[in-house]
Amino acid sequence: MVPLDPTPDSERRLELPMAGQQRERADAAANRERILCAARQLVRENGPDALTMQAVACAAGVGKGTVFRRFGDRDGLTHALLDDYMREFQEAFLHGPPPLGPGAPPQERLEAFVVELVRLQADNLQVALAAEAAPGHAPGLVYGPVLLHIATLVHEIDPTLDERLIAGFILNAIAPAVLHRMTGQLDADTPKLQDAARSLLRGLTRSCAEPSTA
Amino acid sequence: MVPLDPTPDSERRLELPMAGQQRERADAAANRERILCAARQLVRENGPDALTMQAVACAAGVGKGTVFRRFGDRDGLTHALLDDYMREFQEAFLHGPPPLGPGAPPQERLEAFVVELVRLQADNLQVALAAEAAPGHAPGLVYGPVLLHIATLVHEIDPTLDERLIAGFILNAIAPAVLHRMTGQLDADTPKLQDAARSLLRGLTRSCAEPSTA
DNA sequence: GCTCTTGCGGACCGGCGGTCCGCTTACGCC
DNA sequence: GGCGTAAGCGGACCGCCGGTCCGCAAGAGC
Repeated sequence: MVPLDPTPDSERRLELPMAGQQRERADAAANRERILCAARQLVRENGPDALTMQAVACAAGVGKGTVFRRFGDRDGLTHALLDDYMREFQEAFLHGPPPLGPGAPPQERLEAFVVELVRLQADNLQVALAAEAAPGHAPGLVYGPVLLHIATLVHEIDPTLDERLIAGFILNAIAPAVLHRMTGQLDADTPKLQDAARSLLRGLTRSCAEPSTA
Repeated sequence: MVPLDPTPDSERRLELPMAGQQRERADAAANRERILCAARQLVRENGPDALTMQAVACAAGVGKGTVFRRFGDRDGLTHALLDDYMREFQEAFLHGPPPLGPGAPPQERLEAFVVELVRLQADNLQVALAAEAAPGHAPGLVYGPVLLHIATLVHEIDPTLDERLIAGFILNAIAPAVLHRMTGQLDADTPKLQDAARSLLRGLTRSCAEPSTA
């Protein structure tokens, strides 16, 4: 229906998750960016509860309807925020260098993975909390690949385990809300959190392939 | 006002957290019970989102204000619900027979504790989910003793660990939302969940005090 | 039975997520 | 460059929720 303009490939933005999605108007794209930026700043400075559609719209200098049209609903917005800082992490553990990426033994990969995820979530705590509060955050959207990756590594480490359940336990043990409580109420900083997560994993990673115990 | 006659004083409920709190009027106590019962049924049948103060009041046949006066706010109500099914569990792991109660080695106690907590939360999933969704559910109210207990056991098992962080990880690994996803999206039943939790703990419990590995 | 205190109920409030529709504006064509 | 059109925009609007408040009813003590 609309004349398909080949869109000079100089701007091959990574904005085509959907297949038949046609070009976004320039002002629309600009508004999307402004909204995302405003939302990020808002939640970073005032916590997840401040992530109100109204407040975001106001901070971005657009109307409320615009926010909803760009992101569908509140969950869509938080998901976009989450995606933003998770993307490079996904790239790293899927295709990056070891020990995070392929090439290292699964025990080391799992440990590197968890330690890095703790750091990532601790660094983006407020945004992570907001994303976690979204109701439909579990399924295949962002945590899907993460969960699958953990499960795969667990299976490589010990095929007798129910890797999907174990993966779920591990991922949720270091959920943003948990890290938040620990940094808030206890004197835990990121290295301590990482150490504790390592300790918890050690038993699992040691369950085979380590000849001697301390 | 209603034919509902609750047991007179044969049940000495432990309702004296405040010092100078004087007796509750009979109709007030009856309403408290009706509200609790209605809320429990509501959340069991329709999920945590159905736990609306309005809906609870309506289902209990009282006014909205009454619900608020009895329980303060939404968190107070969910907390009361949580308390209800956690009380006997607390009694069991604090003063009951081993391996849950005192008398068994800490490895066995921790395992028994986690396995039982998984069962308890799986059996009361909807209520547990509702309680978890309450914002201020973390601190010393109900999960405080639970957290402390886990931390104590962890410390006994391996004093070199940061027991508070490890305890937080363990408790949150088996959070209601996690169990909910696993029972919903995977084919996990309670025994499988318990087995998986056991597997995760095994590494920790084996970290000392076990001379030979299988 | 009288009084006083406690409890009750639902109208009310502010704010939220989400929808809708008339106006504006960028885009592609000529 | 001008124009028609469709995409985009904004904020009024809706229903619902948590929480408050105050006039009224009904137990409790005498």
